[in-house]
Amino acid sequence: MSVSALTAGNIPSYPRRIVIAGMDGCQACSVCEVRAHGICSALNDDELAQLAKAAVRVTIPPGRQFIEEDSDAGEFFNITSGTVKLFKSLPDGRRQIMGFVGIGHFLGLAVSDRYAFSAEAIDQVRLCRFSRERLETIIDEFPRLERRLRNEAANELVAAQDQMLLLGRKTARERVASFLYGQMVERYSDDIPRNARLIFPMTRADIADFLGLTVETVSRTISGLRREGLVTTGAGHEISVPTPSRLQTIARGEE
Amino acid sequence: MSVSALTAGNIPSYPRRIVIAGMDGCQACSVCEVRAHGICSALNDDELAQLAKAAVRVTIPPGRQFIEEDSDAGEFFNITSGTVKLFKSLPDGRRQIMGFVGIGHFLGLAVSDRYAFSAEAIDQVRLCRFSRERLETIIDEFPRLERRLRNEAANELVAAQDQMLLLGRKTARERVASFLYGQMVERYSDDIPRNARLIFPMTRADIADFLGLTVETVSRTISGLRREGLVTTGAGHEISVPTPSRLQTIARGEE
DNA sequence: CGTGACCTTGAATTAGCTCAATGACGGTGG
DNA sequence: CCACCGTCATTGAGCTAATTCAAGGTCACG
Repeated sequence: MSVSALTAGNIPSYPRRIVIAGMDGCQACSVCEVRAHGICSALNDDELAQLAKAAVRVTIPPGRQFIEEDSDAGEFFNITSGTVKLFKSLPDGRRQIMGFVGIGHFLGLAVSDRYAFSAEAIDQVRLCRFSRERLETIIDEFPRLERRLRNEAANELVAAQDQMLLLGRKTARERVASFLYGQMVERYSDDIPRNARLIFPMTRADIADFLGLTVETVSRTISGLRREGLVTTGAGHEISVPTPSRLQTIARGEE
Repeated sequence: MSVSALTAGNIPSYPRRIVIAGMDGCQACSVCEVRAHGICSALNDDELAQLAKAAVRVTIPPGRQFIEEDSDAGEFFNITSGTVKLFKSLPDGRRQIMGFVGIGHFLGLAVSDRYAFSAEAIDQVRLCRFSRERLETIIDEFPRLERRLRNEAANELVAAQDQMLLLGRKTARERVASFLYGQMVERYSDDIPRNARLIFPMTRADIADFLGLTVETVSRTISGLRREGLVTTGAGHEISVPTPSRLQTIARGEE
């Protein structure tokens, strides 16, 4: 399935012409939820107006794959709401999730002329779609945008290297603790309160594919942490963490 | 151990003042082995002269660690010869090698204000050292350099994601095949000849730490490939591959 | 209230690890 | 020149963390 097929069609509830109309005069961008996040925050209002002309807003339903690994990388994306999983697959179906990305995330850095990963919406996702060609032109005009993208790429590289350490050398317990702690950092950033509460959009299978484990091992490991009083689980995908620092200690491989 | 201590001293055979003198007038850069590679190839001769003023050439003996994870990232590096291993460690000594990098590679992308990894010379390494501050100034002046760095970062991200798939989902056999095939691509780039011969600068322990395995498993796996006739091993760290395509098939997880 | 997707738990299996012994190689000093 | 030593690589034997296979349980939704 090609990306153009995915993005050009199959969005009956949000016809393209109306979306484009909505972007006129930069209204959509200047009042956008991610105005202060992501690449947009590197631009002033005038520059943003340029960017807006190249953007098309689309909505992706849960479970829909909208980037196929190895297909032509003709478009970049900027997520404005929802959560997306990025993954690679082996021919026999084994899957590795490279990351879960949400609001403000720019999609299309790990790209030559073909996408290096597939992308699928976990919950309902809204995003801005850019033609790669047009965006590159805009980038040429605004060096600040270029620098911003380099910074984004640097951050992603740091995250990728942390994940390599996790996948190559951490135990199941350390992996799950790392994941939970990482999600808390995303949610609360700087310092995480005691009894921090998280609600995950992703399934156990997704977590397993992110951590290089099986569903069963993830489930057993979380149960283990629960028995030790390190986490409490609630309805849906809710997990609370009484003492985040203990989780962090485990995540770091210090015990 | 701080980076400045490592880079400022301990290079008795190559005193700094002479090195700096050698860079005058861009001579050193314009005739440099990596002139056509890495970030330097993004610049014309005049621009390169600017860069040269900020560069200090240093030589690192085998086994010397010259970047310490989490120390202040005050300097960037550009490798002109030799091979460097980049790695992260856990408190108990478990180690994950993020990659082996050689000629033309720019070191310092996966960085916030502290290094995200440690770096150690495998064989004798020569590199250009830049003050981070000065290099950032130069980058501001030359947008082509900025774009080049983003491309470098994008390529590293793609490689990191391939490695995540390897570490999270591939078998030992697939990992070793991937490594050998990857080394062949580095050596021969496009199409790899039959009976391609490789000489590795790194030990089995390094390969193990790169692939998320133990030394013993790497050794046994290579022995297994030898018994199957997929590789032949020679003296030193030499390995030949009669049919690279078969190795590639295994690396991709297709059998 | 039936169905399907997801989660949990148990039992048995196994890929890769740990521990241990031996061998190959290269440098060093007598 | 060769005996010694340390580092690195290989191989074997047994172990274990995580997987596979299997069985229920929970929950949302039509």
